[in-house]
Amino acid sequence: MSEKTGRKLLERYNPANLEQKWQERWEADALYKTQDGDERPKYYILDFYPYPSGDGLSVGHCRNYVPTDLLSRYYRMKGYNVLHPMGWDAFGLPAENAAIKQKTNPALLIEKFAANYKRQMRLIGTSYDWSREINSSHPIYYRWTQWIFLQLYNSWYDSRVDKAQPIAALEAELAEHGTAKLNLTLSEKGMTAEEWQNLSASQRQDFLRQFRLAYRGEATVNWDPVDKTVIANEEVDAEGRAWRSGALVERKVLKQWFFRITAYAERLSRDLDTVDWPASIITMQRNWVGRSEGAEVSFKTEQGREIIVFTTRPDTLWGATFMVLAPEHPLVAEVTTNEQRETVEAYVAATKASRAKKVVEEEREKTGVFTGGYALNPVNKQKIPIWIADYVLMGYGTGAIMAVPAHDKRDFDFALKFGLPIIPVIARPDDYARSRIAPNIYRSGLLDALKVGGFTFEDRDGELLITLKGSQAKKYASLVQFFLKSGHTEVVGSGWLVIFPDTTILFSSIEADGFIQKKLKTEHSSYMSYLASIPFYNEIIYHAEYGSPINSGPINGLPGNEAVSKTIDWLEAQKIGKRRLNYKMRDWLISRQRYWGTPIPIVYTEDGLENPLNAADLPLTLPNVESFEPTATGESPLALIEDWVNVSLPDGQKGSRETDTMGTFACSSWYYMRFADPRNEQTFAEKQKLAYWLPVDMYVGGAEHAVMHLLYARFWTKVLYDLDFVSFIEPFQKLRNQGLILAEDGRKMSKSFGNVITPDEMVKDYGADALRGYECFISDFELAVPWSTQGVAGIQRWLDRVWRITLAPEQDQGEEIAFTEADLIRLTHQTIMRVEKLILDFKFNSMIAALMTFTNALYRARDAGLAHSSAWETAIEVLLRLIAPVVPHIAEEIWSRLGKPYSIHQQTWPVADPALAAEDQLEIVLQVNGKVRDKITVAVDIDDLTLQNLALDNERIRSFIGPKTIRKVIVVSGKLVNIVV
RNA sequence: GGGGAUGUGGCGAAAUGGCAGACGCGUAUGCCUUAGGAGCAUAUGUUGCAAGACGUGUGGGUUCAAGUCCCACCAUCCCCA
Repeated sequence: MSEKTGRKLLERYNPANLEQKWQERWEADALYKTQDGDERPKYYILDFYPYPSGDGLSVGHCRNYVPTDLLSRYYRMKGYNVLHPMGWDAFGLPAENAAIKQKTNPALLIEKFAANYKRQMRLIGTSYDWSREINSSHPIYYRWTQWIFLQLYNSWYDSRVDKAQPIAALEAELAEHGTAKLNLTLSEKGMTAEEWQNLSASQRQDFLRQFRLAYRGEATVNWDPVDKTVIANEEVDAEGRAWRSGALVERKVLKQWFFRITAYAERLSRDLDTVDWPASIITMQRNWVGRSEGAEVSFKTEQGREIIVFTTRPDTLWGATFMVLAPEHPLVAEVTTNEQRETVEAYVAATKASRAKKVVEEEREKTGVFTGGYALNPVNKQKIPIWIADYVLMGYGTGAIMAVPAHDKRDFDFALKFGLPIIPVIARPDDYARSRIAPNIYRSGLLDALKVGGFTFEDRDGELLITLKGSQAKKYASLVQFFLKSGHTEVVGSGWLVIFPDTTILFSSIEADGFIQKKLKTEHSSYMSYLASIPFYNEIIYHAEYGSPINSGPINGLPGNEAVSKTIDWLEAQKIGKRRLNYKMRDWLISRQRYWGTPIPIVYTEDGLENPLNAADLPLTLPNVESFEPTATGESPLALIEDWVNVSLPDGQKGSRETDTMGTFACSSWYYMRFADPRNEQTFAEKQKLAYWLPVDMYVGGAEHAVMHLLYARFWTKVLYDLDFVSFIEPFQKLRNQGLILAEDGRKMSKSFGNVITPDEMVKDYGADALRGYECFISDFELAVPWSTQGVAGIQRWLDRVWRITLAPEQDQGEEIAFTEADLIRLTHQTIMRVEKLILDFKFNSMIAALMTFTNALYRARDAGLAHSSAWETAIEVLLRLIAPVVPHIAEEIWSRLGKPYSIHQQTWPVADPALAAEDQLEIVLQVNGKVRDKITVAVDIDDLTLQNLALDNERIRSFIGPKTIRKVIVVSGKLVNIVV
């Protein structure tokens, strides 16, 4: 069948020989070195910089690096000046722990690990500009991490102008006006200019702490009393035991450094509108920031002391039937009566002990005790009891809450348990209500009356279960009351009233609740707890939805979606509350009690003051040690290195350094800026270079960093913007997340499972190009997928076919086939368009599929005798340019063997001619009732009417229509005709 | 508990509301051969001799037309607590 042409047989495609050869050549020619600022448009494409671990890269990591490399090569061919750098997130726990174990210095380990990563990245043919390589653990880098820390320390957020300002400006303002102009919240303490001037240096420092963007505050940490160390949340199991020692973990309050990211909450949320990111990541960031509008409301104790509570549901204020303070709240002792004092003190002590355990809040039985004291609900002057309970945390909000048991689940459970009144104040949006009438308490005739009245009910041996609308409650009540002999019934869920034979009482206030109970004579301590004992009412006595307020005086009947905001307006007008935005997000805790991190450039003097280092004295380097041990106190190992810790300041004072280091999220919050100017020793990056390269055009990495890293980096960008160091407000224009690659067994790739596949073994067996091709082809870029080494072999097979059809097309001639030169030209141009669109859409798997389809078509063209026609030469050249970004080595080798000029990677991307890509014929689908019955081929310019007639005349179509009447004909131009019968 | 995803052949998957399964893996049969982890050809969702019928996690809905849009549910994965 196949006819040998007699040509010399082509040598086989052997990636091992050619890949290394070209890599060396490219390296020698510095093909990928990026020049700053020329006339070309720039494109900055960045991978999340990796943490180099001792295990090296797996094929999973390459899922990230291959597509970004492909894009870099594509944009270079498109004529862009491309910045595609790589560096190392080199500080952090894993290296530190490994160093402790091996009794060495983590710097040495990191050096080794990073070198291995770099070797592997070169092995797979990435085109990073290594002259810009950075390492976050080198002093030349972390000097600027420290410098940014100082910028934060010396700044505060001025909400009046919505930007960071020098702290010195705030000090000047305090000296002149005090806090009068600062727009403080109710719970923040203000002061006059005079008071400020009379403060001591350390008092001033304490006061400024609540403004600085970097500040030292208190945080509760997990303390392992056996290992004597602070441990991370992940290292505490569900029973509150330390993962390593098994000891019960204690909660300890330590002084820690924070960044005031909460000041930027609004902008972090708002500016998400300006970036092109996956919608899911944007949602996750917004949820994390958790913006909501709420109010601070001032309650007064009997003693006249103010208790400020924050609530996101001021519309439920009228339903606040008690208050709860955190056991640690400073007013606890004062409001507690003498009778209750012993109980309260015992509870406070017990809480302290149990908070050491980490128990999921929801699962725990509610506990709490009454203080004996009362407060006044400011909106209805109701006297409400003050309780303490451990479900209110001092560190959260103001440490006090108003409890609205009817519409907050925790308050509801608490009120039921302790018999506190529960008064509904928000109508159910669905107006659904229920009523149960016990047997033998009504006269005959009720059933008929209910039917006539249009009520739905179920009769269970005389017990009547009625469902109705709250708006019908009054009508229902008068109807039922007439037939009621004894006892009572009620409308529950909406409408809320109690029906006795002689009267009807609205369930609308604490007084009403008391009155109803008196009439009921049950043992229940509140009417709601009686209702809760009736199963028929179970699911409707409580709801937390937004809705129209009821039993709420001036705000009754407001529409549900306006209730919160209108209530706040009302509170402000009454001067009992103040609008405040609330964010779920907390400040960013940066301190780590670790050696291997960026030292915090602060010295404490004996007078208790914090002294920031001068920028000129940076970097503050880590002491070089041969090895080190964790301390017995939970402090950083740095604390033991006395000649590092103890310093003399220029003014002669003795001081000691902060021994905590910064968590690694600090390093990664600005590294993308450093790549613009990685060797600069005068500044973190030159302004013009930043202006040219930033923001990052395309940022690619795993979705596991969706929240923290991206939020922190955005925060630093905004601070540096406010301080006029950078000119962009968002660091990452486009973001894409790659999916996880699992092992072939479907589990996570992990050393402990022994199922890790490395690029090294893939390159050895199949070549870097086959590996790269399969990384793209494996699945949709964003989906998790198991690895398949057989799939790599499939790509190698394709490359082999490319090799043979381009270098020796006649070698294995097949059977003759119909395929014209016009077909080949059309497909060539269509392929350019498809491949380019698929690259830009991140559909790399479909891009490879399109290239395979094109390759297969070349074989058919060859069999049709088109080899070496002029369309053929163009097609081959186009194919090589299109595959060059994804399989750079084989593309270069074939390009060179065909005698074309070095290098293919410096050629331009092919340009498609839409006219040549256009089809001249179309296939039209003919349907009857939406089912495909035939297909016809027509000219492209056919009009709809002709198309319709062709369909109606079609024999197969007619046989499916049969004798039935045609009801409708749908013609979709150039696509299909659907005949409805 | 909160949040984010994803469910389509034996497997990875593709499909601006318009032919479900492109492309590849695997499998089967055959060819070729210097017997090999090479290459080539054909087939490959289920069912049926066929025409056809059925088929995109489940159940509803919108539409001439739904993998795609809407509602409810189920399962799996990831992140945070």
